[in-house]
Amino acid sequence: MSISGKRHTKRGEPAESAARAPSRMADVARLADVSIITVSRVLREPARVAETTRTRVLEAVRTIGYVPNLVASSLKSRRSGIVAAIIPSVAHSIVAEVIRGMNSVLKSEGLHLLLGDSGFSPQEEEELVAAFLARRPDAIYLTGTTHTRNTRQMLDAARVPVIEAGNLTVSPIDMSIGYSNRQAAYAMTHALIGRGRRRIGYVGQIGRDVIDRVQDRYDGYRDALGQNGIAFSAELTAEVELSYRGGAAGMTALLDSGCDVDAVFCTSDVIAVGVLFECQRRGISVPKRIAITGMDDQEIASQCVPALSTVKIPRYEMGRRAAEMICARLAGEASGKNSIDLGFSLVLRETT
Amino acid sequence: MSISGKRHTKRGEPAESAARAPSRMADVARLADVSIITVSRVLREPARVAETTRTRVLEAVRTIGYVPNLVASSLKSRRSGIVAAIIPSVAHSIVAEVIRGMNSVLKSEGLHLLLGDSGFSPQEEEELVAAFLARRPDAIYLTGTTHTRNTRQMLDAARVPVIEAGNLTVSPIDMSIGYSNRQAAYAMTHALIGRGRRRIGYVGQIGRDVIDRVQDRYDGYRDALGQNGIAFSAELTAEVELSYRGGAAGMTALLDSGCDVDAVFCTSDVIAVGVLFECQRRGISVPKRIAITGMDDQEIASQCVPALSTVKIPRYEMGRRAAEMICARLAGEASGKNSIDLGFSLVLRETT
DNA sequence: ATGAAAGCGCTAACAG
DNA sequence: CTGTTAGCGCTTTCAT
Repeated sequence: MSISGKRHTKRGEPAESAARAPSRMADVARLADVSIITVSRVLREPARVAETTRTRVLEAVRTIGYVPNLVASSLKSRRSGIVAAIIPSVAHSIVAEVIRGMNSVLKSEGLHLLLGDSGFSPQEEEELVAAFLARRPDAIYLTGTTHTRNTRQMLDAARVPVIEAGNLTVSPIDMSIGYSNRQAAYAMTHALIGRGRRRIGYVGQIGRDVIDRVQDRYDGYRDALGQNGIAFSAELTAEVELSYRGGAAGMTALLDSGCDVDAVFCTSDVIAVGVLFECQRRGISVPKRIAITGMDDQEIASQCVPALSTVKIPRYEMGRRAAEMICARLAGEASGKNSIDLGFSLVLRETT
Repeated sequence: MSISGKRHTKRGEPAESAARAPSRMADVARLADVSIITVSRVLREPARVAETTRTRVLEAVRTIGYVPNLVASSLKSRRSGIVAAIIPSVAHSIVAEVIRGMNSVLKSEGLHLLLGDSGFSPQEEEELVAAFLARRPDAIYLTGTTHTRNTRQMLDAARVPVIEAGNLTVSPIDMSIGYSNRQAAYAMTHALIGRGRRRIGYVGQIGRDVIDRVQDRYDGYRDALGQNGIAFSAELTAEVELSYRGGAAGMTALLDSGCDVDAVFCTSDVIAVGVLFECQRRGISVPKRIAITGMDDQEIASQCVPALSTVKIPRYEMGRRAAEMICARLAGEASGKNSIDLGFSLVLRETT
């Protein structure tokens, strides 16, 4: 009944310090005392396996932390599980520039980007990490620094190069690249104060509780108020969808609350332009009566009327350098924990 | 010297009508009368192979139309060549809704999206198709109907399900889904005429010569003019980058040409909003003096001030249904040539 | 309901 | 410079 399973090749002994190869079905099979094919069945057609066996196998899978190898699966089954989509352009998304930056580097290395959208949810991110890990990617790019415990665990176990991008962190999983969202928000709010604004509203994206970047921007806003002796007022804050509509809704909320705002700090350009549109609809003069600031410096910021003051973040650069770090790692160079602070810069235009 | 190479499995005889499996290195090796590993080397480290051999192998590769199998390569070399990127959102890109729509379906099937950006270039698209084919995708999603001869050839040879999305075509490679860009542009221009506009400018994206959708929109615009007895004037047209800046530049060009425009038909919302911004900068009243129309109905169209008249295209739906067609095909259903016309609708708002 | 054997198409390791 | 051998980790096919 037992599996003879010994690797034919000379993988390091278990005790060796060398990077262990990921576990295989054979490992699971041995632990569960079944044959390899049974493990395969449990994973693909659980109904065909007796309940007791199934439970035992599933437990073994969990103990080992087994992640199926879809590459092997694809080879044999002739199904890669991949749909290749070729699109004309990813322009005008906040993440578009990052993707372009990454591709500019990856292309020359023959690497391809498998893209997953977590919808700002760490839970969703965890599922994507699990799914992607099965394809044995050469590296993983994660947005931000907020991840579930499981995500970190899987990533550690997989021993795959990981880069967290978009924010700074003192405890990176592996590599990281970004800028200080807190300082950026602080600087922008501070600039508003410097121009004489005192009743500064905050219109930010929903999800402060789960997303590091959003929380940091909020903290930066409050830091600036606090350090300038301006009282914080919950009435002056609104949490909204990340959209033009969201910005408009936020502005409406601030206005309806009756608090006499003279500026609105927004956590993104899209929200800020939404705020601007709402002001235009109401005939509120910008920046005379209300100043507005965004973050990201997307193209619209420089084009809208009046042009939006915002924080410029080198997104293309972020993608490019993230990819470079990945490539360097894959090439065996630079194995140290690499963290890069890209910085940011204030772009003061007409809305302030 | 010759290769014993006979497949151990019972693939259909060459003459059989069943779908042939893709060619392997062994096929190339046999034709070039070398060993398999030599083929492998020619492809990966050409320098290590004698020039004459190399030439012979390369020729065999070409004759056969061999596309390497990166899945097998990945399994052996333990390098998948894939970088998995997990991002918080692909919102606000023109293609974002399509991607979201596709993912909503693919997710439940355990399928993943490999994304490539062709930058509106059929040449680039060809290279991406070649690269992606090597990963043996279960299906390929292409934007538009303009493709190089080579692209079609590779796709035919690969016998992979292909869906062309975004425009209608009478000669699809395989499946297709979209709407009539020409009719949409015609309808919008016609609506402008119906509201009394006569000096209707055209501000469109560069690339009419290579991109079906752009050409079709231009044709639709001219159709409408022609059928209403309005003379076409090249002075009234501008080809610009697909950006807010591009729209502004286009408006500037029309104004500078001295032709007295009273409306501007734009081939995208982004361009249209750019035009609107330029009007605002110049104090030109919209729609009083100049009417503006866009295409796509992106979020900004309903939010900008005044709200933009545009053509609504069901992009999420397009992605969702494209993915459904792919899944149906993979499940063995619906093997016929499937073409869907999603239609479009005019959304007349304040800029007209 | 479970297992054994075979091999997907390629590349690493080692000849020669 | 070229070839032989031995698998990568799975799933297919055929048994039991």
